[in-house]
Amino acid sequence: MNQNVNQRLGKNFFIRDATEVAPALVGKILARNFSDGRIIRRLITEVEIYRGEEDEACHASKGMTRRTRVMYSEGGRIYVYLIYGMYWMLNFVTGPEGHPQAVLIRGIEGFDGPGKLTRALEIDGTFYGEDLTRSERIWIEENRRKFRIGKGTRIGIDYAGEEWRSKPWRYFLKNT
DNA sequence: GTTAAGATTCCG
DNA sequence: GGAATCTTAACG
Repeated sequence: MNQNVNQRLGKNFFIRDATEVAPALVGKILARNFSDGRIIRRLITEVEIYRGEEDEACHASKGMTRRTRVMYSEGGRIYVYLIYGMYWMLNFVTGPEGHPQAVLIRGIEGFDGPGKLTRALEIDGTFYGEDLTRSERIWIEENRRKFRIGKGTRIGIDYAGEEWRSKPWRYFLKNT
């Protein structure tokens, strides 16, 4: 059966471990419904995993704080934070409740860079904790098309130890 | 209360 | 290479 409407991804997609969710997110569609009614849909092109209190690159390595609290919730919520006083970073919480993990959205079609895409999508602190599976202003849609996906090390985390710096926890769309 | 540093981007 | 710009976390 052909259907023109893409299916919104639900809780079952996000409550899996970040190592499963991250590669699965690449090639999916990020939908944003602006306050004026415009809706834009863009392919997710690049993501990174931040997983557990052991991960020295993950904000949760400092334990549960006001900022990291949402990462401890059940997968499907949004974790956003401000970096360098000017860029909002968009993350999707994954995994079961009680285990802090999230996937950083580093790029979408047309906007390469985590700070650039949030500016384009008008994502800010008000999205902290938003439920991706229920929100009316942001959600993820299934994509029947399949893609070649590459992987590599995470960007901008030189402060973390070798074990964590070298994890192949960045995934991206390969040019076809 | 003070301070150093940051999952970035842009400019010179 | 360095600034912009401000929140967070660490220390006191």
